[in-house]
Amino acid sequence: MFNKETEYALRSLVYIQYQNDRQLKPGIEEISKEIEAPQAYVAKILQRMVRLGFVNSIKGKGGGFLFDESVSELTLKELILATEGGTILNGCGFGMKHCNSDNPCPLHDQYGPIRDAINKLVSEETIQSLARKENAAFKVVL
Amino acid sequence: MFNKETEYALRSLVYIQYQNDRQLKPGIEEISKEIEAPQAYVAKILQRMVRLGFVNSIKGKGGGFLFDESVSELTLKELILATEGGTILNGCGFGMKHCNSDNPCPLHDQYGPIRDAINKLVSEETIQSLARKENAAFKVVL
DNA sequence: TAACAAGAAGACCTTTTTGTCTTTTAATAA
DNA sequence: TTATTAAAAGACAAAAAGGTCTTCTTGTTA
Repeated sequence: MFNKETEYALRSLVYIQYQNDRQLKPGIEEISKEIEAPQAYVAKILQRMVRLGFVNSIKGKGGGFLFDESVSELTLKELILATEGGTILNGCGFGMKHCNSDNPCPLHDQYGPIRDAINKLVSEETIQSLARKENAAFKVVL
Repeated sequence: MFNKETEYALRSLVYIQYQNDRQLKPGIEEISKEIEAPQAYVAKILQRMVRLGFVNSIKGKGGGFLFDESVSELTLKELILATEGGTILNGCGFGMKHCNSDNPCPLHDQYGPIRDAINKLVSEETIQSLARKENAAFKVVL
């Protein structure tokens, strides 16, 4: 569905928010272990998230990542647009550049509702709303 | 949505079927121009389609690609599974390996219906059904 | 202020995807 | 049977995605 960067960003940020809600600010080592992703890569991705202003970081002992509570919730759409652009949200299922309702591809009518549902999902859900769900800690139970 | 190989395969095969329905068997040069994709890459992809038994080819003068009418229609699902595997059709929206209804990820409930709709679409539609649609020739009107 | 902890930055590497190029094989027609 | 047409095959190359490693900076604590 999404690429790895988006997946890791999504899982990391939900994990950070989940811990923030418990008055904690997790570090890279903890985050990467919990979300089962490569530590150095997660570090790089979180750097980008900080530069984008999506989350804050504190250096030094006792440091870690945390959300600024005064900032509004981060929708999945904003995150996805930043990490992989809008092709999933706007692209034609057939891969045609010039596909639209006036000039539809053969899949246009059937794929439209699916794309709409995806857009609805990522517009409504936020990192914060996911962090409040039951399985937000997504501990793997084998 | 899909990767390039799947897109080009999809567009090529629909174009071939569309021309077959008009008693023609198009060649690589024609196909790649019509679907607006790199000729050598389309050639390679169609070779794979032939080896998979999805379509037939005839070499030499007057040659080209054609479907065997005695063979049943090719679903988009079969094509997608062959070109890029089942991650789009089965994967978790959150990218979790162990996501299922017993151990759902935070997106599980909302993403489920979307995945179901995608599966329904690619199971029901075939190269042939797309070739019969209005815009099957997908001429680009700018 | 020295030692340590933790994120920042960026160079570098690997793998996968996407694509090109050259040579070979097969079929047809003059 | 030779020239021509068109697909087959596979080596090669470029670009993007995914990932690692080292060094630097910043902050905390003894």
